[in-house]
Amino acid sequence: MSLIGPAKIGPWNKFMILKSQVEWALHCCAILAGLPDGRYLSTKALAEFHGLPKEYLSKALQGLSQAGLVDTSLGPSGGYRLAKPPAELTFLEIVEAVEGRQRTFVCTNIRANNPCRPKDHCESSPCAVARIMWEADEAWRAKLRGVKLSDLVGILSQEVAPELWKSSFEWVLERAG
Amino acid sequence: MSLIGPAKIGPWNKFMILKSQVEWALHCCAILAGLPDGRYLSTKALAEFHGLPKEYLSKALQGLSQAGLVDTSLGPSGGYRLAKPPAELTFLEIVEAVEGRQRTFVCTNIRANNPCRPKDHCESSPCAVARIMWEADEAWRAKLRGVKLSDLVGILSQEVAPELWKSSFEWVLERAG
DNA sequence: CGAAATAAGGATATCTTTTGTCCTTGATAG
DNA sequence: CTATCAAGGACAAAAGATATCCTTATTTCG
Repeated sequence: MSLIGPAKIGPWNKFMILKSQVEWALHCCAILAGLPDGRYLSTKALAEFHGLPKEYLSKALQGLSQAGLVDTSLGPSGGYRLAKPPAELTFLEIVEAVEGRQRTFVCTNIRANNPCRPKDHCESSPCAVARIMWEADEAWRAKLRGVKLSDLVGILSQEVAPELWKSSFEWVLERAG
Repeated sequence: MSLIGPAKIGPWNKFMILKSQVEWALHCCAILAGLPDGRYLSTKALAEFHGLPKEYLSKALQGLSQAGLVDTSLGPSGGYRLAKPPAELTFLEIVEAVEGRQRTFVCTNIRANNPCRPKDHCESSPCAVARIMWEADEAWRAKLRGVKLSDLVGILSQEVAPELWKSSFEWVLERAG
C-alpha cells in the first residue's frame, strides 16, 4: 500500500500539546511587565482581562510563584508582580514554571527487551534514539531561553493599536493595588 | 513569597510527552533499515523483538504506512519494509507520521477577550506569543529534520556490542518473509 | 482450491492527564 | 472587624493515551 503525498491525517491530528495554562501565564506576565513598581495585580483582574476561569488561572499563577518568578501579596490590594525585570525573565522560565521540566521524549529502554540479549547485559550509555530526541528538546529549550519577556513587550508595544494599548494600560492601573 | 533555586517540583513533574508509539516506531524503523531488499518483517516479529503489545504497535506501523514511509505486504511472509533508503528518511518524518503535525503550542487567541477591545476589532497578524512559541517548535522540527535514519543506524552499529548486533540481525532474518 | 498468516481498521475498555469548580485556611489592608 | 487576597486541598468532568478484541480483505503456500 502506498499513498501519494504527505501523511493522511486521521486520528493523528492531535499532537502533544502544551497546557493552555502556559499561554495564560505568558500573557499574564506580559501584563505584569507593565505594572508600576511596587504595585500588584490580582488573579481576579488577570482572569477578567483575559476572559479566563479565575480559579484555574490561579493554579498557573501559583506555578509562577513557586518558581520564584513572581512575588505575591495578600489582602485587598494584593496580587502578583514580577520578581525581576522583564529583561531578565525568559520564556523558558515561564513555560517550565507551569508545564514542568521533563523532556518531551521519555525513553522506556525497549532495547532491553531484545530476546537476543544476555540477561546480565548492561548498557553503557542512554539509548541513541533517546539522545537524538533529547537534542531536539534542547533546541526547543534553547530557543525559548533566548527570548526575554521584554522582547515580547517590545513586539506588543509596536503591534497593538495605540488606543487599545493605552486603554488596556489604564484598565490595569485602575485595578492594581 | 519566594523560593530559592529552581522551581519546586510538585504536581508539575509531568510535561507534555510524546506518545510511546513514537519511540516504538523509531526503533522499528531502525530494524527495518537492516532488512535485505525485497523482504518484509511482520508486526508480530517487531512486537516480539521489542517486547511490545502487538495490536497496539500495529497502530503505530499503520501510521508509518499511511504516511508512505513503509510498504506493506499481506499474507504469510508479509509485513513491513522501508519505502525508501534510510539516508532519505528523517526522524521528523517518522515522528510526525505517528504523532501528527500539529504544533505543541495552540493559540486560543485570548487577547480577543480584552474588555477594552472594540467589538469590531480585527487582528492583523497571529498573536506575538504564539509566533515565538511556534519558532521554538520549528527549531525542534529542524533538529529532527536534520537527522536521518541512516545516522541512527550508524551510531547503533558502533555502540551495540558486536555479538548482540550479529545475533539480532540473524534473529530478524529468520523471521523476515 | 483451501488453510494459515498478514495488514487495515472499527469498536470498546481502562487509565492518566487536563481542565475546571468549590471550599477552607491564613494573612493583610483599610 | 470586615472584605479581599493567595495557597492549596478535594473533587468532578472531559479529553487523550494505552491498550484489547474482532472483522474483513488479501496473499502465500501446500
